[in-house]
Amino acid sequence: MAREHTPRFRRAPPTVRREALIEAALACLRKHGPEGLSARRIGAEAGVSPGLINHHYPSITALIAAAYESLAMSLLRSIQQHAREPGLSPRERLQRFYQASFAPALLDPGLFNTWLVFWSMISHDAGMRTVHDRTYAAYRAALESLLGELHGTEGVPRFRLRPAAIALSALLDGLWIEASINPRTFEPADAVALCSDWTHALCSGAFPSLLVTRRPRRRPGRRRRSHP
Amino acid sequence: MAREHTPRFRRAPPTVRREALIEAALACLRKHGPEGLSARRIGAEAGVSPGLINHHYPSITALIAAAYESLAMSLLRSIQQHAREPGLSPRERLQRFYQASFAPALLDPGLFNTWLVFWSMISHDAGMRTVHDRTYAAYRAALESLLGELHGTEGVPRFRLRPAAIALSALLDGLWIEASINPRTFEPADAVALCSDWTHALCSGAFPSLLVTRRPRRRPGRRRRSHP
DNA sequence: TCTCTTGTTGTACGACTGTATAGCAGTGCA
DNA sequence: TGCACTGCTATACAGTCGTACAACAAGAGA
Repeated sequence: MAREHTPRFRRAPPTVRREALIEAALACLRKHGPEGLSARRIGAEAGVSPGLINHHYPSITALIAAAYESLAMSLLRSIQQHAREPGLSPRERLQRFYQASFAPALLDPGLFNTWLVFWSMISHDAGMRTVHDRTYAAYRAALESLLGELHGTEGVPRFRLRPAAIALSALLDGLWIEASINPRTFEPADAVALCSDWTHALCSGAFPSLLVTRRPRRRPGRRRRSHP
Repeated sequence: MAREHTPRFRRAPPTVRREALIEAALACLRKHGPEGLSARRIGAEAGVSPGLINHHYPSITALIAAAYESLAMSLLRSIQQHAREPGLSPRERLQRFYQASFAPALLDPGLFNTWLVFWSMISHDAGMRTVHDRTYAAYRAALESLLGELHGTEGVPRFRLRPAAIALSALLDGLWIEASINPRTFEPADAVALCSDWTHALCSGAFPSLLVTRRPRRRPGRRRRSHP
């Protein structure tokens, strides 16, 4: 009888394997939370020996940082996709952004636990901090872009984009967190309504500190900051 | 020579010791984050053997739950104290609440890391979940109380307290988190200004879904809920 | 078909974890 | 002063963890 030699493992090019390890790490964090942060568990999830992680990444932390960046960017792209639909007004686009932010997939408790692991590593690890700064900036930029479109709308006063995006992202984050911790506090639709209200208030000029004070036309010099 | 026998340990009544263990646990979480969640480390912080924790608490988790409740209530009381000052208008009281929420003591990164540990335990431990639900309800109740005072103010439209408090707590939480993770994103004063803006918009009736639709006077029966 | 590269495994290491348990010792009461 | 209660310590246990390293073997190129 011919001996069918089933290979004990399959080789993969580094790029592919690294991607697979990222996916396994995310699955582990989603399923087990902080307990999922383990070379052995991630290796088992990927169907691979624990030592392989240190072969492709300098440390477990580096793998988690890569997973953080991957997940954050992927989620942002996914949410943005819903808002990019053509033929929508700026306010409708924002509305779609809110709806996508509170879709069932985003309210998975496992996702929240994953995020908690990321956050808790930021203060100890420089790589995680870098990823946070980069992804948060990207998130804020996406919001600034959507909010910036409002400036073309009739009747909307000029407002400062950056603090507006900071406030909106805080509101979104805060609602997302409580909805993730305790889904019974309010419905996803309530969260969307509260965000819509925020948009309405912004367009009504009801946020005084965000309004741009019109500068006199005779002094075109740049004087954005009062201190030298 | 008289042998001065220095005692190897000091006895304490259970109540006192439990309180001391809670303080030690909080100090550990503040200093070491998730790594501080260790019987040996907490014991060392309290100047006590690790086994003593299991003598006074059924498990480490129970101690952490007690510490969670203690810290949450203590912080809430501390913030409320600033808002309770007599002779202030409802809006000024809210303003004080905001200022206290972004005071240096509240923006300590160690405090944020402590909170992350609490949050990450909620989904696995029933005791932690109970404490979260109770403390979050207390926090929301405090906000509802402050917001409720606005109803007596001239020119302020009636609004629904509960969703208003949910939105405000989300905004506060979101701003607190980003300020804790990266203090360079914005100044504490900016956060206070963004919250004040929110108050202004609320008082201006700029949050449509929060406004109470006036019911007809001829039907005074209680019909708060549409379902039996 | 053989060889070589290198992706991968398995194990070993030291350090850490929570908790159970046996016995020591501080301290109030008689 | 001495006893008794019990708060407390110290140790042991069976796990966990990340990483290093030597040896193995898959699979492509010759």
